[in-house]
Amino acid sequence: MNRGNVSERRCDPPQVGVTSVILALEPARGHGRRRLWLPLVRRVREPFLGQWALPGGPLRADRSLEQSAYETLASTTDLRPRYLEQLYTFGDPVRSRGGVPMVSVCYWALVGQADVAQLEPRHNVQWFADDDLPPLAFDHRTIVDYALWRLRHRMDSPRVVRQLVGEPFTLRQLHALTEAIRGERIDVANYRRRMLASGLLEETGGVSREGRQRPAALYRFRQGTLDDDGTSWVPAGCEGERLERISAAPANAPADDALSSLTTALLHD
Amino acid sequence: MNRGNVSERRCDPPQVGVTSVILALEPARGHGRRRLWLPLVRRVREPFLGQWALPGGPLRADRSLEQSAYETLASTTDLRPRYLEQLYTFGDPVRSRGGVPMVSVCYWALVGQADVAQLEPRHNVQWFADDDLPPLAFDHRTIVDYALWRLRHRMDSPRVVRQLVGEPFTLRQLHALTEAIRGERIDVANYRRRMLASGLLEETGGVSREGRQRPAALYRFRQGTLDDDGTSWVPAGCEGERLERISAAPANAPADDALSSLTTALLHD
DNA sequence: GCAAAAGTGTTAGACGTACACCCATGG
DNA sequence: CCATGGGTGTACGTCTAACACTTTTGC
Repeated sequence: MNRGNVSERRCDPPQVGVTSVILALEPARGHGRRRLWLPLVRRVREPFLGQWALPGGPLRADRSLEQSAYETLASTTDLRPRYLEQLYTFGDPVRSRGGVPMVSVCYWALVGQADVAQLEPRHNVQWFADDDLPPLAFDHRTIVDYALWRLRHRMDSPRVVRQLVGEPFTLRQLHALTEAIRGERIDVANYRRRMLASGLLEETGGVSREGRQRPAALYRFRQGTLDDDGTSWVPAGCEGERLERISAAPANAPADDALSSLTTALLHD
Repeated sequence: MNRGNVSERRCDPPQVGVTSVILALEPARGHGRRRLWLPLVRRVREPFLGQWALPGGPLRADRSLEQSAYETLASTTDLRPRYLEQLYTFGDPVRSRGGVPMVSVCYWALVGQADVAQLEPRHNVQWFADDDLPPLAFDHRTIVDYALWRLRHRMDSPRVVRQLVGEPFTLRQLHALTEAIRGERIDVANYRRRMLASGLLEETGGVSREGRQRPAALYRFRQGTLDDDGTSWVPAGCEGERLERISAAPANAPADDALSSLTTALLHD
């Protein structure tokens, strides 16, 4: 395909792929602690035939990295996340043992509880809890570990929590989710006060009647409060897209023609 | 990167390159504020012939991304930084207008004042202050902006400051550097107390006699206090390399008291 | 009424900030 | 002896962890 070459395969120029880690909050079952969940796809070809792997695919030359990640995700898992962010790029030669060198640009996506609930069960796609993963193909376990590490250590919670919780929510749900992410106990009373004082939430007016105790007020995140707060960044040229993550960045180029189709696709969902 | 051949068709599979942003503290000149500095190389071929650009080159199939970044850096600028970290991967098709699609994995490097001072002036390489950059080739301005943004917003200072300051240092130097990074005034007295209380510094015993006032004590960072503290992360398989950043952070780092105290120590005021 | 969760109050300490102050030195 | 930066003291506001407490519901 690219320039007839007599050299070995491992000296070919590296191929580029896009891989995604999709995270969600495990649906509530009874009253146990809720964990983090992620979907894996079963491989249908060699190598690692039959093993579980992260959704991914090759990078198309006419697509941005983010577009490729989004499209690959949608086609393999039917998920259309509103939050997508570049994680890390893996390119060590040892990851493709003997094969063509492969550089994988990895993204992570966050989806809310509601979106997960609406999913049709799909052949060759299955969800696993973060502490109960099967053996993964390639170095995908490393990638998952990094996504979880980043979720817990480097990410600023409000933005992430917002994506994972799904609206509307009770303060207790938000609290449980934050505990799941942080992996530690958080005083409910103080958490409630902090969140309310932050000004990020607004009451929907509704109440949640579950169980036999006092109903809890429902909240949502206020529009715009998480935009342009300096915690996120997007390369110039991507501003046209309306994934939630995208905030401000050095604003210049408006939506490029090449991007407009995706732009509308993302907008109407 | 920058080996793109403009005559190729834009539907070829994307090429992969590695690009680096090298940051250092501008040498003291008189008593003005010190700024951040970075080296640029003048392009010797089309496109953007004669313009300034970031050092970079193609990814070799038998090298890891980090190795490639390091080697490219060393060969173009003679710098051998002890700190190298992946920044972001740029892959938008519009970045190579008309040329072959190019994916650039960007790294940043931090070098101490001493290392900069030892450099031989080199043809086609020149240092520029962060607030006085010339027009850059490709989208390299975006990359530099991101590096600076990340330096100021997302990076935990201690590790970064350590690389940039060079040892030994006076508390005032450390203070000046932190102000340069943060871009705002920081109370010297409180800064001093926080740094000393953090337990990350140790006195060398020496003093610095510059100017006509009381000599300042010299410090260095204590060994090990910044290792494996959960703030950094390295993909498995890279642990063998000897760059400073590389510690060994399999994703299960427990409590990091030393780190959090230091992070707050450096970040606030 | 009772259990369970929603929601409120209160306190003690940790920590950041501002700024006044003393100390050591070279000129 | 004084200008300059090195280095210390201190008082005050803010944030937060800890936990006791009241309220509202279903059964």
